[in-house]
Amino acid sequence: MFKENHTTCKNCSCSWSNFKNLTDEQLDLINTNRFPANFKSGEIIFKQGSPTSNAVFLSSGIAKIYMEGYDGKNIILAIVKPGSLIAGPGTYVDNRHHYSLAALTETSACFIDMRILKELVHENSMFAEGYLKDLSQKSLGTFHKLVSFSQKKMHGRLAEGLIHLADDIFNSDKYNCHMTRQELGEFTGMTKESVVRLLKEFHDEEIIHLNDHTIEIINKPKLEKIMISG
Amino acid sequence: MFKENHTTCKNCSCSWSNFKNLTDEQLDLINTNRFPANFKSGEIIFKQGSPTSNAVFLSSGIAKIYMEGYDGKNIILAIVKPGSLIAGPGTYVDNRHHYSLAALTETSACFIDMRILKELVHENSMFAEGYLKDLSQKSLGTFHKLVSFSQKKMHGRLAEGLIHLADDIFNSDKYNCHMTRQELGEFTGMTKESVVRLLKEFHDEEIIHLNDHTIEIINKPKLEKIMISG
DNA sequence: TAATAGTGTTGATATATATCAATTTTAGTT
DNA sequence: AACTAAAATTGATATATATCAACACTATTA
Repeated sequence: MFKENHTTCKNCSCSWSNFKNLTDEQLDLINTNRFPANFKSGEIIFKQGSPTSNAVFLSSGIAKIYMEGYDGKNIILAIVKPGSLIAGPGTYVDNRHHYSLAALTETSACFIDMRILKELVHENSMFAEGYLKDLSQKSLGTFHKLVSFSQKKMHGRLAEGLIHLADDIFNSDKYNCHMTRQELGEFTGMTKESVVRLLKEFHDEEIIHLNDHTIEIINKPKLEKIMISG
Repeated sequence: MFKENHTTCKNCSCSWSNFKNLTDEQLDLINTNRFPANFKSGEIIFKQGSPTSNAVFLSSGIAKIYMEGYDGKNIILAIVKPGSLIAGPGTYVDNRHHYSLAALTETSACFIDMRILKELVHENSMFAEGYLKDLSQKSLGTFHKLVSFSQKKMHGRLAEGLIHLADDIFNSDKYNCHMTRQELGEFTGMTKESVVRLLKEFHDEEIIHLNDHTIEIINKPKLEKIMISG
């Protein structure tokens, strides 16, 4: 089912902040070399191990970036929202994706030839700097996650995850996270059973409201306290 | 005790691979704007939270990059060897270091004004690309660590750490790691007591030889097996 | 409509690992 | 050489969290 999502990159309301550093011609170059595609919930957009021939620009929907770990266990590195350009760091290392990207909702994305982006990095130093900025930002996010995973207990990690989704992804204290308990576990570093038990605990203590995949934070100060101390 | 380590960057035998992308004048610019300094084992080179006014080039010695986590618990992100440029990702985000750097042995380093490096990123697109490459590589390392920390058990993590030190840092199966048990724990995500017990276990099973801070891997296939399965 | 597979839930149990406390060893300092 | 402080070691115990197993609930498909 092919669906045209927007005619040009220029009009795309949710364009990557770094695209602002491009000239009109440069943006045009991307515009003529992009391949839009639509994905249904659950579909894989690109797969760990595959060549990084294209970067993916997410124009609508929510997706998960995840690594396939040992014996089938995944770890969700990040949830991405529209306006993100996902160009795996493997691009500049071994031309392989080191993580997979999959849609959590109906999603529309554009594939952009990585060679074009690399060319633009060479031609436009502001764009290169923006790219560095983007990569740095993501890098810091991973550091944070590493500390959180290795030093916080489940309660703290779940609280942190829920707050992060509210503040940085959905911009609301009530949101449909579009993740199964299993995925919430992969996101916060615990088993699905533990997610169920903790969510129930938070619910019983009136910190959150639960309705299937919809989470509403009703006592944020308390949740923040758990995030910090736990 | 000031000690002159080498007269110019050009002659510095262990220069950062990305410096090769600079012209002679550009390298000169760095050369005239660097501040060499020497550190004793244990001394902090820069501190988490401080401004990223300078990047640090490690010209000799071994150092640790570590994050200060919750209630005084650290996590060692990486061990760095001569030839590395350490410019925290905070440089392009909030101008703050998000981790600390401390010497594990006598160390000589050069401080390089970050403004110069940023300028060079603008002037020289090959340098910018090299910078992106470096950052990407480090990013992948962190991803790997995240998976390892969240999915492997202690045995596997310790085995992985020991092999990484042998293969990527010291280039020998026998090395002085210059880390206390506490630090080895911060490096592999466990307590110092666990490090002691596991090292003894590996020793008893004749996988490694131990002599204070010197570790010799004597049964690498077995250690690799533990790294993969554990 | 039945059937199957995925998801959520609950409770019982196992286990990896941290914590605590005590002791020994090592290294650095007066 | 004596003294201190830090590091290493060891054993006993606590605890967080995973694992396992059973069952309920959707939701899709045959």
